[in-house]
Amino acid sequence: MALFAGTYENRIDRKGRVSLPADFRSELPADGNRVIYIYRSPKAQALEACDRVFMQRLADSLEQYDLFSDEEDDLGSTIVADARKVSIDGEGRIVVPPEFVSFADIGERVTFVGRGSRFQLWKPEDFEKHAAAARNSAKGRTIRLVPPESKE
Amino acid sequence: MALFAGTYENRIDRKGRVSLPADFRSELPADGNRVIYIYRSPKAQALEACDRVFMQRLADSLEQYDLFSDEEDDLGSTIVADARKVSIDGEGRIVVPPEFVSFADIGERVTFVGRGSRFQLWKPEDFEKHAAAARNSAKGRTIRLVPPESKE
DNA sequence: TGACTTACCATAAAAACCCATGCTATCCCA
DNA sequence: TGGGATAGCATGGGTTTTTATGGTAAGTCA
Repeated sequence: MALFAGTYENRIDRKGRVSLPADFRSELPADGNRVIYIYRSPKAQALEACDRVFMQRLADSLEQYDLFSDEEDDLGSTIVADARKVSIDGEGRIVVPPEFVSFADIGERVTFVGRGSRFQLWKPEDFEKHAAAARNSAKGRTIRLVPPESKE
Repeated sequence: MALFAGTYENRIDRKGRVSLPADFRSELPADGNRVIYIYRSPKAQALEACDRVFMQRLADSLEQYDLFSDEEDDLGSTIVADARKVSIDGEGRIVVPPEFVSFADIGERVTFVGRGSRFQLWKPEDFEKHAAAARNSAKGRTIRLVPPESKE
């Protein structure tokens, strides 16, 4: 499964293209399916992206909520409906939809932030602030590790 | 699974390369996946490193928290986002990102500290102090052993 | 035809790769 | 037991390959 980790800053050119960091690119299936899904974060002024597998999982996860319930409707409309399928060109670049760019207040530069099975796109200054705050409130937090996976 | 133990001190060359201690290297999968993840410790002024399996486990562990929750965000932004994928060259060396080097106040020499499924990188003098303090406060502590694993 | 994409090519900088060398701990054999 | 031979390891430097990023040509849809 894809594992996105690390942060990388890249430049958006005048045509709206950005290179996907090579380390993210190498996590995606090499054959054919060179496509990702981008959606606006419901939590922060940033964008999120993932591969097809995760989007499928997200959609499946919404089925925990009753069909036609408010939760299902809210989250489904906000994430799944919002998501755009974006293709990756021969040089490993994507074009971020203009309205998404302005939603995240992104200018010439984007910070790609690996978050495990998905990653985020931030305006660099915004992410710096966010990361500092997060690091601060992570201080003292501990992590209960899940048992090692036996799969794969 | 990888088992890193012991401490080793190595030299960083002018290109930023350090040899991974041979005993650590031999714990990594020989085929292909010759890569490790390095991140800044949320607890100490030191770096931590692990193999892909552990980073995946860490990312999986964060899924105990709901997607878009504060806990998931804080810890994800601090660890997974902070991590850098670092490749191991033919001679068993890695390049430690410069900003990480300065975070840990590392100069020409690094101390590698085995911590089981991960290991740490310290400025030698700092680790000495830390180790002394830890040894002192470990006095009297006990360990509840888990039952021997039956797998593999 | 014109606006807007999508595919293809070029290049500088950075990262990965390859080869070389001295040191050290281990082995081997008298 | 001693000392040379040997293999593994840390370290150094040069060269090739990737990557990010810019531009141009070819398609596409209204």
